[in-house]
Amino acid sequence: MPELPEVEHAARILRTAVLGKTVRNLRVLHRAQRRHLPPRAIARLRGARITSVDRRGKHQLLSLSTGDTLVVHFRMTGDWLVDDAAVPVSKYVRVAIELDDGVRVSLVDPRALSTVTLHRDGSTLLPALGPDPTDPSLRVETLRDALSRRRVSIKVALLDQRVLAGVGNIYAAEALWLARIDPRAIASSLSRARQARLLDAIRAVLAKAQRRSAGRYREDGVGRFEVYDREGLPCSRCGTAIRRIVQAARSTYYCPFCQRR
DNA sequence: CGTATCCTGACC
DNA sequence: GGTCAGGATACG
Repeated sequence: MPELPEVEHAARILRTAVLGKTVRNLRVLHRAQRRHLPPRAIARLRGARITSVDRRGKHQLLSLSTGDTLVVHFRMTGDWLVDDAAVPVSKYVRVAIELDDGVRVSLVDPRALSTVTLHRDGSTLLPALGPDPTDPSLRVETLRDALSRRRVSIKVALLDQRVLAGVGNIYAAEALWLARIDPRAIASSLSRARQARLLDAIRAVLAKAQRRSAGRYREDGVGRFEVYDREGLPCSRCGTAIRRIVQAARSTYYCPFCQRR
């Protein structure tokens, strides 16, 4: 499940593959994608030069010489595949972007829930997003403000992209474990100390994932996560069995002993 | 606030 | 052959 670190990594790969090049063609290979990218949009894309690639939250933004912006969201299972436009497209390719130098960047997505949308110059690009937790100028007061207005559980609040942009189900659970906060605690009732600990934990968890994405992390065989997808397995801090609950129709994993309300 | 929807591979 | 997962959005 691509969250902020994986999307950041994907955006770097994309940038390397497409920056400064011109779109020769964009092929839509899945019915669901046609809804977002009608023939009119594809016509607007042809011949456009890609002037920059940026990430905001889990969104990837390709700025085009036409003034339009192509916005990509991987949802659950999206990823980029960079290959040669001359060879047949791989399995699960939903959208293929062919560049003027023969390179092809394909959106691979088995579940086909990814979205690719073209926004005309000046139109609203993205839904309301909170700050990126990786932004060094983000201060804990901003997080405090966002949480103070939410009476949902802290886990559900962290998944709300209007609170922080880019945090998903896995790293929300991992950060709450690191900060020793019960995922069922009400967001607005977190103490200041816990708010600060939580922001630190989110940043630490995302930074570790980013290092892993970049391949600068040596797998130690202990497993990728402390709590996520570890129901029944012992907590690495206290040995208590990790528990799984459902919040807002999503799995939450946590240690019932060392994560307190 | 909770719940259905999109999609399809994985799993029973 | 039925159920489930899950990010974001729409809806009740």
